[in-house]
Amino acid sequence: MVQVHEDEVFSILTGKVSNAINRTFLRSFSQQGIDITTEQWSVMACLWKKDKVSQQTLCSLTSKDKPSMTRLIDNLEKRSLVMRMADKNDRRNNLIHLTDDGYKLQQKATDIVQNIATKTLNNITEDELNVCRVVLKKIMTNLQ
Amino acid sequence: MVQVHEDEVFSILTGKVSNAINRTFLRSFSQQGIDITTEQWSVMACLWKKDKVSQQTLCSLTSKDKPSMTRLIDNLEKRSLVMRMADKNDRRNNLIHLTDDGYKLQQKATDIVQNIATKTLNNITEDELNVCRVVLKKIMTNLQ
DNA sequence: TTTGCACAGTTGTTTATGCAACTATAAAAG
DNA sequence: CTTTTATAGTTGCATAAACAACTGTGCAAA
Repeated sequence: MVQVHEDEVFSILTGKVSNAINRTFLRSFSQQGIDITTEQWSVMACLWKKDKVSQQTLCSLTSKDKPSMTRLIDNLEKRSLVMRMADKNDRRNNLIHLTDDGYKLQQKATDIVQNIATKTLNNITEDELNVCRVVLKKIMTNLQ
Repeated sequence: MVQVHEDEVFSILTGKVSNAINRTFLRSFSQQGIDITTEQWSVMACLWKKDKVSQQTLCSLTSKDKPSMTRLIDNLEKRSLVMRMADKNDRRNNLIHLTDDGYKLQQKATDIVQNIATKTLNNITEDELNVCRVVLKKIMTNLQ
């Protein structure tokens, strides 16, 4: 039986760690003159791999619900990084297209995130990271 | 050099894991008829250890900023779980007192969280958990 | 004593989450 | 062919985070 109190694992639960990473993330992007949030980046990262996908697909990839995705896409559209296009074959779907600005952001954003990763994961061995990967996957499975 | 794409470790960054835990948390409490959020619980957990502390102290303990704490305490006061009391020795401080309802919540809340912990950490060994604890601490240090 | 700085807390704005309720389109069942 | 059901997306409401700008209180140096 795991004891919850004082447990660093439950820093995940309370969001302590991801909030800290979020702050770092926002500041780094802001310092580089890029007006984008962590959540928006996570959607863009999906689109850089493959765009012209539905909002629902992005929901699955990012584990977010539909209302969250609607508003994220709203904000990405405001920043002219993506465009909604109705799917001709099934007009229920919005296919999300990257704009030129959206494409252009990829390299710079990826570099910044890589730097954050390096800083964040300093002094952590590959073995330790692999254990974390396994544990995080198990947690997601346990909660799904 | 850690590769960011597809990396489960970066599920922390995108908040995927803590969002999933948050959803579970909210539902469990709601099912037990308790109207409290994960963040509110994290503050209450501090107060159950020691109350009559300042908001600033709670900020440090939970790694939240002052505006966040102001609103969390607002919401906890709405739910009659805590009360703000001016510190007689230094009237800048609000000492946060647990109410009777606040005290009474402890046992039930702790049981619920223990159940969530058990479910969340199913199939994860104590060794794996310990590695995670070390890694999470290192991450927090790297970001501080 | 007064000025200035430090610290605690609050408020406003933008972005994000969860959930429920809603619209619109498509597909299946009658 | 119409009704039902499923799916995609949107909107409203409460809560929360980050940041900047603000008020109020305490303290120390001038």
